Amino acid sequence: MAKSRQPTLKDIASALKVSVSTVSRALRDSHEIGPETKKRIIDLARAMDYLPNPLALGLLKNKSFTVGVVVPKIGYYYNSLAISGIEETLERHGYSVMICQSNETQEQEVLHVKNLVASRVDGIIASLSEKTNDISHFIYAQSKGIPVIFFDRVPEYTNASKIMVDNENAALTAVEHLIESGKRKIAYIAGPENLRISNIRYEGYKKALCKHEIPVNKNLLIYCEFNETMGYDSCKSMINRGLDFDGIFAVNDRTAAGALTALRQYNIKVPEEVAVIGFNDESYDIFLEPTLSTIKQPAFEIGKEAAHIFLDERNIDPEKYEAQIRILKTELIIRGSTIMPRN
Amino acid sequence: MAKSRQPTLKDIASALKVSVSTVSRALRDSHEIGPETKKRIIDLARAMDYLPNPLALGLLKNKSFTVGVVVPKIGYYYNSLAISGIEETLERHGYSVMICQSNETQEQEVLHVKNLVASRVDGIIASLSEKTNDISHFIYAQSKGIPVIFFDRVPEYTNASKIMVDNENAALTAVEHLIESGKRKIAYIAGPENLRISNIRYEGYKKALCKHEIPVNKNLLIYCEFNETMGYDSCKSMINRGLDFDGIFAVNDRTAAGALTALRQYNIKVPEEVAVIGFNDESYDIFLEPTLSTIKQPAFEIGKEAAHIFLDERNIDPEKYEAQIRILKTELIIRGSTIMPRN
DNA sequence: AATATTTACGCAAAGGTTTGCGAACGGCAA
DNA sequence: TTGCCGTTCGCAAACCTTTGCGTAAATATT
Repeated sequence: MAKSRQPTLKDIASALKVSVSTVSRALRDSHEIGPETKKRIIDLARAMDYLPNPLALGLLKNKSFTVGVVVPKIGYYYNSLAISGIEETLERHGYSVMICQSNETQEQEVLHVKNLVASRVDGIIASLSEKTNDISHFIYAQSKGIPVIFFDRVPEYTNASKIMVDNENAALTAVEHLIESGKRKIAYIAGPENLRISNIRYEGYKKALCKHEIPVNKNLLIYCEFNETMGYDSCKSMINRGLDFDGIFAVNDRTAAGALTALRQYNIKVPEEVAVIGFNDESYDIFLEPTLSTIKQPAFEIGKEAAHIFLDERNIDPEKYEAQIRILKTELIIRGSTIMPRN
Repeated sequence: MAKSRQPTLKDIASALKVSVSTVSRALRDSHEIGPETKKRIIDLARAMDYLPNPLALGLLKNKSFTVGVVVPKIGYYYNSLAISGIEETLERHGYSVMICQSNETQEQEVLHVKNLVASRVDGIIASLSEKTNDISHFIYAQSKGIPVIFFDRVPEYTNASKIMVDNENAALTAVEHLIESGKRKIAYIAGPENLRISNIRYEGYKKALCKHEIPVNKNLLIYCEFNETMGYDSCKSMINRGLDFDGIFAVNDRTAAGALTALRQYNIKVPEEVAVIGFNDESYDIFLEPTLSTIKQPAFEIGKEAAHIFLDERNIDPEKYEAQIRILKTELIIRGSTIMPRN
């Protein structure tokens, strides 16, 4: 660890007996510097392995060239894909990305947003925690002039840009797929009752039933907290309560996977007796037995779009700010849990 | 988006007709400031919602209060857990964390490390990409005075601290578990041939066989690239080549999951005919059929330890620097893929 | 009463960079 | 020769904060 202070403009300047400003301009390839001087400066800078100090630049420009990303958990495959999309786009434009996890709690989300504001991030891209019912921390960030963009789990708040999939339609597609597979008693294992996305998908669920003239049965709506065994527990209790169902639409793949385990335990054939479809296209869906049908969200693209919205909004006049809403398409992925094996 | 410039010390100072230094000292609770003045300053600062500018501070102290974390993919459950551990520890000490993905390529890893150096991070915590065979970019970071700590996938390089599990012993434990379940023809589905961790686990594999006086059969060592279907493809080809095996030790759970799928497709009973054990304790292991036995790494703790090593090393004299090596314990998790159902 | 100490604050530099402005110099046309 | 312009560079301010040092007034000490 040969600790050697990073070279600065001043170091180059004094070595070459020119002024700091000349060095700065030369490295920015200004026309104001003679070609001869410029070359000497550039060569030495390269030799000394000069790197501009972003802190100094940030201080000067009042920017940090950093954007904060707040997600419930980076462990969710969906989030990790979205983050990849955000990073790829933003790094191309010289931004660094600071990732924070709310761990599905409002307290941590608030804490992180405040930290990001204190860190002078140039923007915040966020997906709400499961528990978040108040977004004043984001409004606070906006009040400090920091653009806030929501993706996936977005609030109702209209004064911030959002990007997501058409959850209602996606749910409709999923449920319709079950119906078209001949199922009519379809249960919906939802997430927590206050999670907006959970309820929006319920709307799609109802629309699908309605479209095919199937009455909505409130008993088939199951709320549950997000945790490891939610899908398993919910499904098990449905079976134990003697609920009559032949299809399950789960709010996400993790829930669906748990349901598959429960069904298997009770020797209920999937998809013959009960078909199952999830949401998110998790990486392990293809390893499940049977493989899990699902709705694939273009998570990577959502991340990219969110980043682009930030890039758009970063320099605009707050006067003429208008929140954007972008909706991306989902894709129905049909696998073993809904398709009947040929015979 | 009411854009209002963030208040500075100067704003407070001029509002109160005191000097900037007085404000600074008051907010740092210096004894040099009279209690009366101090109160007025603190009150106004709170009212104006003053937040110190970390860029200015960083410039002054020549620190960024940021550490970079470089991992192959945040989508790997193991990595996401380790990151959580790192974040939790570092945030408590006032550091922000900048996460980068190498996506298992050396080029991106190099790029990110250079960016982190340019960003003046105070430290780098990294797990190598699958393809990395040259770590000069990390040595470069060290040469700039940035401490580098490796975790999980560590290089042979001895001049940097490392933290990992005892992979050899863990592999030995896993394989021994298969042997004790009555298996003797155990295949090892390894990762890429140049991945160090892959080979170290092979050593453990051999030791286990040796310990139980089972000859090592080179045909049962299968190398494969890391990708979605590696486990599936490898296992399938093993079956097709008529390889005689009754146990599989896979380098990770993803590979093991693929193997399970292949075995199921060929109607080979798990664990009766072939027992399978993986590595990592991925979140979906419990959803597999049968549930997957595995080695659990204390990923969160590894992250925490890595962060602590950074905290230790951040201010030490480069002269008396000595790389640390910490080894954490793994845990054997026995599930359906190795345990015989009672009968 | 004269001196020493303490208290409470301000000045200014430092950290690295960009940039408006001024200045020196050469060359050119009138 | 004078005036003008273009080229090439330096000066200094600005961004925000911390901190060593200086200083004035107030208090304490002899």
